[in-house]
Amino acid sequence: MDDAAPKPLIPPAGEGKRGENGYLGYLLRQAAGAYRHRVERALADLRVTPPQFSVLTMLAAYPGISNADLARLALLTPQTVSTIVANLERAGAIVRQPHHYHGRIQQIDLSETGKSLLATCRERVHGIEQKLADGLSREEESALRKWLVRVATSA
Amino acid sequence: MDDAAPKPLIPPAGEGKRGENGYLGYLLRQAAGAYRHRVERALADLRVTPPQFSVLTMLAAYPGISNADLARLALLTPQTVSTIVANLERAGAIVRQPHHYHGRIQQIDLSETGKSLLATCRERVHGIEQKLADGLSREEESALRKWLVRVATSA
DNA sequence: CTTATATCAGGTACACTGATATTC
DNA sequence: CGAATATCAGTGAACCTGATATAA
Repeated sequence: MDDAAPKPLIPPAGEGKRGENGYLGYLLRQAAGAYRHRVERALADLRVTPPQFSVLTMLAAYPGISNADLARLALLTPQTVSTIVANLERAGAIVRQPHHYHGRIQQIDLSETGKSLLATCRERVHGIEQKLADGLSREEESALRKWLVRVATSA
Repeated sequence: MDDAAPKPLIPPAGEGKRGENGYLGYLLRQAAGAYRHRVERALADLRVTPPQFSVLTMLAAYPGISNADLARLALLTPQTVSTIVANLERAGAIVRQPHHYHGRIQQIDLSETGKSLLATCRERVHGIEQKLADGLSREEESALRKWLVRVATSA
C-alpha cells in the first residue's frame, strides 16, 4: 500500500490545525461520529438506528407527543420525523391514537414491544456511556455538561 | 395546538434523565446535531455537505491520499467514501491521478476550484466555530479538547 | 381566511453489504 | 496464492423541498 515512505496515517500532527489543537467543531464532529459509530454497531442486530433510538427515548420522556412537537424537539422537519416514526410503527415499537379533542393530531406512544426494545437498547448503550465519563473530575464533567447543553440549545 | 394544558416543550426536566443531568452520550449527540445543523445551513448554498467538507479538509491535510486511506481516516467503508469522492469529483473540487508505482491506487488531490471552495467553507464555518469557545476558561477548554480527542480516538 | 397538523410525492447524499476486477 | 485497491450493483434509513387535505 505504500511505495517508499510509509505515511503515518493517524497524526502527523502537521498542518497546524489538527489533533488536539484543531478546530473545536472538527473535534466535536469527530467525537460524535465515533460515538455514533459505536452505538450504531451495538444496536445493529436489533434493527435500531441511532435516530430511532433517539426518538424512542424522547417518546419515553414525552408520552403521547405529536409528530409535529417531536419534530420541533429534534430540530427536524415533520416529514423527516414522520419517516422515522413510520419505520418504528412498522416495527411495532410504537402505537398511534387520534387526539381526544383534536381530530387531526395523532398521539404517539411506545408499545409494550417498544418499551422492552428501548430497555434493551439502553442496556447496550450503557456500557459505552460509562466509558465517556472515565477519568473526568467532578468539575470537568460539570463544565463539559454545561458546554454540551449550551452548544445544543444555541450558541 | 394544545387543548387544556400547554405542554412545556423544551425542558420539563422531568424523567430524571434529561437536560444537563442526562446521559453524556445523549448530550453529545444533541450538541453535535445542533452544530451540524448550523454548518449545514451555512454551506447549503455552496452545495457542500458536512461530510464533503470533512473530506475536503482531510484532503488539504493529507494531499495525495488514497480512497482506502481516506476511508480508514474517516472510519467509513471505502464504498461510502467513494461516493462522497465521486460527488466532489463531479463538482470539480478534486482531481485524481494514478499512483506512480501502484497502478491500482488513485491519488486524490484538491483542485484549484476545490481549494478556493474549501477556503470559502472555512470562512463560513469560522464564525460558528468562534462561538463554541465562548465563555470557556483556558483550563476548561483544554480539558474539553482532551476529552473530545479521547472519545474520537477510542474510549 | 389563517394556522397547524398530517401526509403524499419526489429527490439527494450517505452508509451499508456483497460481488468483481485489478494490481502487487 | 493472498492481500490490498478500486469499483459496480443493490439496499435502506435519513434528510430535504413542495404540494395537498383536513381540522381548529
